[in-house]
Amino acid sequence: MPELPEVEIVKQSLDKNIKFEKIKKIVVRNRSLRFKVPKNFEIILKNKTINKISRKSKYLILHLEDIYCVIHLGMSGTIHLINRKNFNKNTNTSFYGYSSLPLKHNHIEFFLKKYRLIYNDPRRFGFFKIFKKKKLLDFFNNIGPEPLNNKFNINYISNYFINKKKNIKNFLLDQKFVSGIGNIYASEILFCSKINPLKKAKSLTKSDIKNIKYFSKSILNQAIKKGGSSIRNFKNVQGDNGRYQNEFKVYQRENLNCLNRDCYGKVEKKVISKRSTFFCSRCQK
DNA sequence: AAGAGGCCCTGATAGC
DNA sequence: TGCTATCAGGGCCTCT
Repeated sequence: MPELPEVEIVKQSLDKNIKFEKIKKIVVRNRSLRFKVPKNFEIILKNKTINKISRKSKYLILHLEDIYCVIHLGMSGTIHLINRKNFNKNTNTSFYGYSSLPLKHNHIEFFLKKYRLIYNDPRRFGFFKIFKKKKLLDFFNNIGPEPLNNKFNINYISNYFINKKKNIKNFLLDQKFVSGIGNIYASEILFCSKINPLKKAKSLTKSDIKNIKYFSKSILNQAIKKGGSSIRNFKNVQGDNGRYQNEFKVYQRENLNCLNRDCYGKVEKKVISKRSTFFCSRCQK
């Protein structure tokens, strides 16, 4: 589910609702996430204040005084914020403004003053990791720039692609090259850039690279404005869907008409490195 | 070193 | 209705 825009939506709501709250109690119901949640997780976090919430590519970072809690939502992770007053009265309706707390897979729960923050993740590909400052910096030094950062510029991209035989679709998904794009936005970016997903990185022209840079930024920004994309189970912390899925030009539009004016082609679906890829072979060369 | 592929996991859906 | 197979938005690890 969650690519950069969806994680940004979560970050914004957390920032609005739980900044400066203290973690009073933590319950971990299932430690088997992508990485094992350590035994001392609860002890380390208890009584820490959430001084700041930030995001780096697809990672959420809770700034807790001297330590940092990095959260990745994997494929199916969602974070739910529930007003504790309402939770006690009624756990299961939209009546109090919260529509959809799942019944299963609520693995981690933070009890704050006003809210309960609940981490739900059916597939358990997500994780929670605790870092000290030094290790946090090391962790993020190992991933590429995010598309919205100025470091993701023409020079960076062209230099990176010299002699690279891998196709461009796989590079957009490669978090060491650029971090934050996932399978949905990769297809959308390549369609707008008019580049065939199978084109080798080293054979991209200057203008291809300009387009990749431009559309990576603009599509992600548009998606953020629309509250992210909800395909299967992305919800914001209030349990509402995003709206960018209505703007998809190719993703999940197999056999439908290409939306480019004057193109009478159909959107095709092809599995590239085990991931579905959607494109128009007439427009994308 | 770069690139390809396996694997972790559950749930929704399609086909029989 | 109920079984099985396939697929899903990620990324780490291993092997060549």
